[in-house]
Amino acid sequence: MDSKQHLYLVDGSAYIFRAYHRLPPLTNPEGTPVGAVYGYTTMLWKLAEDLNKADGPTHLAVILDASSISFRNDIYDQYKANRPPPPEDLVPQFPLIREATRAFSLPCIEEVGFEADDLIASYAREATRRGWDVTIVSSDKDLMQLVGKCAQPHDGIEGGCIDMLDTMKNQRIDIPEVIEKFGVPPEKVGDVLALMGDSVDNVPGVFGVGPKTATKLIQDYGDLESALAAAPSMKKSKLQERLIEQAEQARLSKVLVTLKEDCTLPMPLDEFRLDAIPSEPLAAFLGRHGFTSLLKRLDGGTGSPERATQLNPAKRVTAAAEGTGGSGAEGAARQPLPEWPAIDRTAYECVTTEAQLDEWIARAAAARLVAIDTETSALDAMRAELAGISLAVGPNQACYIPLGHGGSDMFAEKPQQVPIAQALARLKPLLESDAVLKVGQNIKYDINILARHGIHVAPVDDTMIVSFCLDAGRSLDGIGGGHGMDELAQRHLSHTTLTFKDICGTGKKAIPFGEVPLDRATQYAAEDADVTWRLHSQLRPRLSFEGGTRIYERVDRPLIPVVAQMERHGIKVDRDRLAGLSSQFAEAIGALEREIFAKVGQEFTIGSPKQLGDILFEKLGYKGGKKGKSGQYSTDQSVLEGLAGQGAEVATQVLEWRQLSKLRSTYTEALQAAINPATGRVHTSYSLVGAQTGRLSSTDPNLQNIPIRTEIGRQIRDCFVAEPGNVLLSADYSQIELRLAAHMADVPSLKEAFASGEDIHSRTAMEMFGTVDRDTRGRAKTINFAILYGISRWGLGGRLGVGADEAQAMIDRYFERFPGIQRYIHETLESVRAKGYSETLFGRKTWFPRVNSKNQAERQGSERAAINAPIQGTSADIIKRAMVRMGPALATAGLGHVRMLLQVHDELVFELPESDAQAAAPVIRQVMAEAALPAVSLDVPLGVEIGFGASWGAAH
DNA sequence: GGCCGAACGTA
DNA sequence: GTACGTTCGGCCC
Repeated sequence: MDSKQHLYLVDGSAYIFRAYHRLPPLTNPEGTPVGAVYGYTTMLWKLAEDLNKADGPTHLAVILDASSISFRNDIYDQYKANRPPPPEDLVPQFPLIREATRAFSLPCIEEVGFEADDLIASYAREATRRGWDVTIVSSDKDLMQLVGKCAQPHDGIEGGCIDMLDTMKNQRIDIPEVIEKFGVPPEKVGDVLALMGDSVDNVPGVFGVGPKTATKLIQDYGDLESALAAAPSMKKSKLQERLIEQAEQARLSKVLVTLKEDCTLPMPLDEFRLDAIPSEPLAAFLGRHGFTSLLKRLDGGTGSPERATQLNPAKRVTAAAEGTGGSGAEGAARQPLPEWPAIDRTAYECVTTEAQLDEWIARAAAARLVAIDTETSALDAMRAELAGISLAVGPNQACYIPLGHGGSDMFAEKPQQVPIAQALARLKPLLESDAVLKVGQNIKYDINILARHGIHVAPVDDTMIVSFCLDAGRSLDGIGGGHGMDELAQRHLSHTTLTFKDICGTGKKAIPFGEVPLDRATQYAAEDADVTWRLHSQLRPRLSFEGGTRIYERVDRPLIPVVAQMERHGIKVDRDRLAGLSSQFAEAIGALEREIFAKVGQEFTIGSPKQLGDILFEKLGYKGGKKGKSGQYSTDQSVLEGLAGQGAEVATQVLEWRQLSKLRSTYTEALQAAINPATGRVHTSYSLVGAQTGRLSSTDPNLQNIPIRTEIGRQIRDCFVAEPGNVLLSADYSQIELRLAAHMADVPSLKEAFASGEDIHSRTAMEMFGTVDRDTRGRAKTINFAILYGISRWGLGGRLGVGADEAQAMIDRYFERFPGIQRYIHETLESVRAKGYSETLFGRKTWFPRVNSKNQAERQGSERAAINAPIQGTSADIIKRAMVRMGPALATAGLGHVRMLLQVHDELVFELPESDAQAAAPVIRQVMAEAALPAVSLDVPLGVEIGFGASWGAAH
């Protein structure tokens, strides 16, 4: 399997100038100045250390300017004409840069007539087209035009994306950082540069226009041409005159700053492949120039590039290892606390006038980044009324904008507030501006609240999800492992937040947020935004240092608006049909009750396991009672089935009673109550951080556990229906976890079986028992699932109804037939014990702080979860990738009316016009089947089964 | 009213 | 044996 390729392009020429100015002068034993060369060498060293790490390079090349003359001089002869000559002690270092690059055995690319920037742009374009990711090692502002650029998917290849790395500041530059610097997204940086010009390169720009004005013009008018076109109608000013006068000059500047992306590539990309840095000629180079500390590390110290030679993993699961060793539980990386002022709730402002509001909007726009939080009357984003919005632009720089306070009591005075319609109209451009990043804690909620007011919040970052991508499962004794704001504030800021309960009370005495007095409301709401802002600056940088960028940027972050939209769509349920089922069930429950009471000879609460246990095992004296740790008899399904086997008819009736009660209370009744009166549909809420493995979870109501297994339960699925003229389409991955296990554990016979479409459990039965019938296939199926869940002899024995010894014999047999599985389990556990976390094929981490516990039960529990997590998590990654791609794929196919409604772990449910069903099915199938590509190329096909009909039940 | 365990629905 | 969420009874304050 190929792991994701990642090309690093080092902007050597720009680096050398910066290194020269930032580092002290230094000479080698021969007396040649080498300060800048030393800086350059340590930079390459650092990059080499990241070889094959998550987000580290797999391919690396240095790009240099061959000469000072380029094709731009043909366009504009004054280009770079004003450059002062380089300092004289820098001149002799230029050739040494090439020497240093060769010492690292790295390709060094330069081409007469082109600047390094153009070659970088051209290589980046070609690499992303192939699906590679690209990191440009530079801090050159011209190159920021390329950041965030992703190649379009084509021929089944998912395009790679470009980011930058500033090694001096040790900072990743992605879209938010570019927006922060320029106030516009990367694709408009060229327009800003064209207006402001560049005195060093002698790009003329428009005289009198600097970065501030240039940014403002592009923000206001969209792009350079629009700004120039609008100039005549601007109010009279020097600026207006100059824009008109120097329009051509601005256009010329645009051409000069635009990077040429179609240079002929002097060396093919594949030759940039890098597995390790050979120690020669590097050692000789280091010695000659007196770089002794590096030489020492190369000779035997740790962390030298040479260690990379041992890091030559076959799979990404291990490739992304951070060679830290030790238990990750204790190593929970904490950024040092920044030097921020302590949280001061008296510093917050309550915004009640339009002038104040405009002031805050301007501050947020200037900051390019604003933390937001909406306060509402309820937790359900589809019903809640907006009470107010808080903003934060820096530590303690936060405000609360009340919008829906007061009014429930006709006699009380309503506090002064900006009228909600006006306030939202003012806020809308800010919240929708692609130049301003909106940061939230669970921002999906705010997205949905504001979407109901016609505001489509984007782009966004979410501190809850950043935390999840970094720290899923990472809890220590006494410190919770959750991702809620109160917990994160405690963990990362050592701050105790005001809680909702503190402000609104709880239970019956609770008051809606809109009734909280403004001073209290401001303290609570603005603090939430302040804390969110602080958490964001604390947590987000950790993503790139800890290998979380890919899963966050490519999977979880893009999923936020997709899931938000699914929640807003909701799904229609047939209320009358549910009510009919409900009374049907109620009748049957009543009849069973009467029969049970008659048999037992008394009335009691059947739903109480305590009472039921006493009656069955004390009063009626049945055998087989086992007491649990609470001292109660167990009366669960297996126990009651055992009693039924002894001829206890009452046990069978209790089982039926339980099934019907469950279906009635949890489904037929609850689902009717969940219908939103405004939309007439049921809107679940998905948690993106609900399961440690990366799966989604669903609440209020949970639509991921609607019955299907029994005939009687299946009737509930028939109550989920499409609107008239539409159908529901269900698409599910078949056996995805077993397929992933076959791939990840590299089991040839299972892979062959999947490739040829064979029945996998029959194949397992044949391997295990030499024969296939109902019995052996059933046992094989149980064993297959046991493997996925982290096998134990007792667990398997219990499930198969055999002793632990016999179960162990079957496990041994299984490992013998499928040695890859045993190897996978062993290697996974070794890795989790050493690093503290497991990883999916896409790099999602799950932490297991108890995997080295001295408590056996605790440790073994962690081990089972750790075996399961990479498989379950990879499956979750795959369906999430499919969900992110689904909307664009359907739109491209002209299927814009297809709405994705539900996700049930390996299934997606859509609602679509009946006439689209035949056309939509192949598109959906393809997106799902190819969702792992190109980041991961699986050895097994992903099967997708599709059906559609008037109801969810009929679609299966 | 709040919390916990038992039981049970799904993948 | 994995991963969840909801309901209920029972018990606490």
